[in-house]
Amino acid sequence: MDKYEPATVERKWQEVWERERAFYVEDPAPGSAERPKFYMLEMLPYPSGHLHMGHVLNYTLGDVLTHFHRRHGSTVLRPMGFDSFGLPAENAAIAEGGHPREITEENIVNIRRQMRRLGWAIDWDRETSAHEPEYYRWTQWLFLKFLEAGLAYRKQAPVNWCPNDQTVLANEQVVDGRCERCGAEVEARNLEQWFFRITAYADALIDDHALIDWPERTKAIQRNWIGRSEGAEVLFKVEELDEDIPVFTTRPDTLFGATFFVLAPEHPLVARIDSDEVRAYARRAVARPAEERAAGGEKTGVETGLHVVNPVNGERLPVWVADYVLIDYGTGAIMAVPAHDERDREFAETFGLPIVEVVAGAGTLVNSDRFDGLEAAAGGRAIVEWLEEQGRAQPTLNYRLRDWSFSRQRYWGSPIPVVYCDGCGIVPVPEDELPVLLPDVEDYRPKGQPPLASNEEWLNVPCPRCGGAGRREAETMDTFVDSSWYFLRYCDPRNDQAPFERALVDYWMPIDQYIGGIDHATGHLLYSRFFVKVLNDWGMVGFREPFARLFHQGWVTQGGTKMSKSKGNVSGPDQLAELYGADAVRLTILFMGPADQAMEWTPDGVEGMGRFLRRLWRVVNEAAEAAPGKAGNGALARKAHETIAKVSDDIGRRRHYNTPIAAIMELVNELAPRTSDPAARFAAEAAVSLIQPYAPHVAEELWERLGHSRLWEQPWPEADPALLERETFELVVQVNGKVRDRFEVPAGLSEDELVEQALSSPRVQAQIDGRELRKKIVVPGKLVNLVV
RNA sequence: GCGGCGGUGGCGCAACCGGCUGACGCGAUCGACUCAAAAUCGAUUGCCCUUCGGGGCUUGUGGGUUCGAAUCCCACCCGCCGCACCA
Repeated sequence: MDKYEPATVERKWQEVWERERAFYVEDPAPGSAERPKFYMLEMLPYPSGHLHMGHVLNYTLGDVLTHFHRRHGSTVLRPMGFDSFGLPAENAAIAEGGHPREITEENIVNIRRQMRRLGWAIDWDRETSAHEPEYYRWTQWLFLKFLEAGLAYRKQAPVNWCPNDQTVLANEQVVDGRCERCGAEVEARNLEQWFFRITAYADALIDDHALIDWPERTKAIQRNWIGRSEGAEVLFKVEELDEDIPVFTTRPDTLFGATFFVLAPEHPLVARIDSDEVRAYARRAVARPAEERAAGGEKTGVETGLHVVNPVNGERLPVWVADYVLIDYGTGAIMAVPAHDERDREFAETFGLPIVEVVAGAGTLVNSDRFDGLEAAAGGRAIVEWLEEQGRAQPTLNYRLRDWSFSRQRYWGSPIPVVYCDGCGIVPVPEDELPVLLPDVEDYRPKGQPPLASNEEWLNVPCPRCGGAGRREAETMDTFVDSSWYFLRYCDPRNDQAPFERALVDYWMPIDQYIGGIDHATGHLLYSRFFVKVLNDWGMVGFREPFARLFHQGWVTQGGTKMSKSKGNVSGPDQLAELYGADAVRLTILFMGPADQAMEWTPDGVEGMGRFLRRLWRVVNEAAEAAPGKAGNGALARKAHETIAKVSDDIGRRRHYNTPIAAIMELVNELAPRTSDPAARFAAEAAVSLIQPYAPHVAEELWERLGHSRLWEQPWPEADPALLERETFELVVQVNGKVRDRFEVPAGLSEDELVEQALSSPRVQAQIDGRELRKKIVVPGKLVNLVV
């Protein structure tokens, strides 16, 4: 028998698959869907450097499912592409010199090579990258549709500003209130920004969770992020100005307990108060780093001298300005109820303000006039109803979710296709002039102005509407815009008339299984759902959710922290694949533990996996030499059938991807000393067939040696239910709940016969020790428990 | 503070619906092969006691339900993750 040489075997089969285009799929002719479709997708990689073991876990998981579903008869679409715009490429270019495009494309070439080396079953014909003009042309086109529909707009908003680097930073680039790169303290600045109106879909994003099979915790994170709270908006009149100020409250039941009133320092009313003390406080509070302000601690504030009237009882309440009230939640003003809100209480205690209890311990209203005695929730509804009749309140929903800021003052992203014109304002670039190509610039370092603004030739264009002097938008789109629709483009990747054809996306979508990190719960996974809902409302797609089923792979950590290029703690698969083979690496990462839990990467397991594959090689080769015997119904045949049942159930139903490997190992362990058993051939075929999604190269080679071909197209094996029935089983006998003996008995004995068998055991008799039997518990097929 | 996840041998973990705890692998120990080592093959491997028959203990802690609990319930401890002066 020849030696197992993974490098040779793997090269051989990778060439065969490529030559035969084994994993490329054609779009169906209309109405010819006799095979069900299955859209398998993992979150696309960011092409920074090399793949690390986190990627290997992600894509190997997807690969297992790709093979599993292919062999269950589905046409599996499993495309690949690159999230190739964005800051890391730009930062790498700044650090190493060179153009972000060159660095990105070099990285793509390298990652593609790594992916092929690992043998992942990918339809490379559909490869698409965000930075290709053929792709971002349609990102821009979609932006224009959003703009036209009023779902993209520009407004002043606070952003993170690094005074040292002279640039706006994304939230992800701010670590503990400091610039990730230079360490300078980040300031809040009010700048004009582009936004997507994702808040218009807040309810749909919560409600449609009912339509998708996602981990409960991911839905919880999204719900939490969207933060829908039910309450009421109540109008308080400012006595001195004779003006109504609305507040949002989730506790209208506590209205009678309001003892003061607080404005956020940014509240427009504050600027109109003629007091040096108030102005000074507001200025200080606004300048305070957001991080510090959010940290809480000692309450600060100043009294304004103004008063509001509580609409429920006409009481005059003093108006304060305090920075514990946030301008961007609710209305930026609150009624303060120190008896029933911890923060209000703290403030009241600091400044000696009165505290009035209005909800008694049992949850009924007190000190609340004619609402006394009502249960709190019902009382709140009654109070709002009563105020509503007087036009002083209405029930309201409030959200924590903010609109999505997507413009970046950076170079390496899709240009935003609009022109500013003094006469016409913001003018969209006409569709037939798309894409607005990303031009080269002298220096793409951020210097307070978006880098594109330095390219005068590109920047200055006539206004598309009036022909007068115009200026292009120099900001670029965040890369999350690109990744909000890439999965649609894979369905129709070469279309040059539209982003995609509806018939094609309606055929392939929604994605049947999506795999990616939970870190995208409030970003990519929310944005993509938003995009699809908008496209659905426009009739461009026939579905409301992009990802029907979602699985999060766990972090792969090294030294206790998540592997990532920016942390510098990465280990890649290349060297291990050379030493032990891609199959061993694939098996190792999936065998380390449950795929959805964090795992600390250590290469120790690869050696053991190499050992297992050599063992598999030897045992299957030996079994292949044996004349094809009849599988029969002996112990080995039964073990093979049990393994088929176990592996199929684990992958298909339980979404456990480590335990099938253990089950196949058990089968191989049983087969090893019995390669001349009549069932040896059958057991070997089962082991090879079952390991194929995990270790497709060695499986294919061994399958050929067993005298067959094209395992990747063979139907998934099925367990014979008759063989899963056992003729005998191991009876466990307990005395008073403790196991005292176990032995084989024939299946199908009656309960009395089982008790009889149990009592026949000398060990059991010794434990009973002549005492009287009080109770006999019989679990057929399993155990007898004798209580004495 | 709110929400979520987890705690089982020296280690990674398995035990699916309340029924044999520790499958599978790593590591370790012993043996075979070898001049020797590696590789490979075989055996042992939760802890304690043992007269070697066996006995006791064991799933973070304490309680409860049950014939029987890693699994269900209550309280608590520890670790990780998300959100957070959100009214």
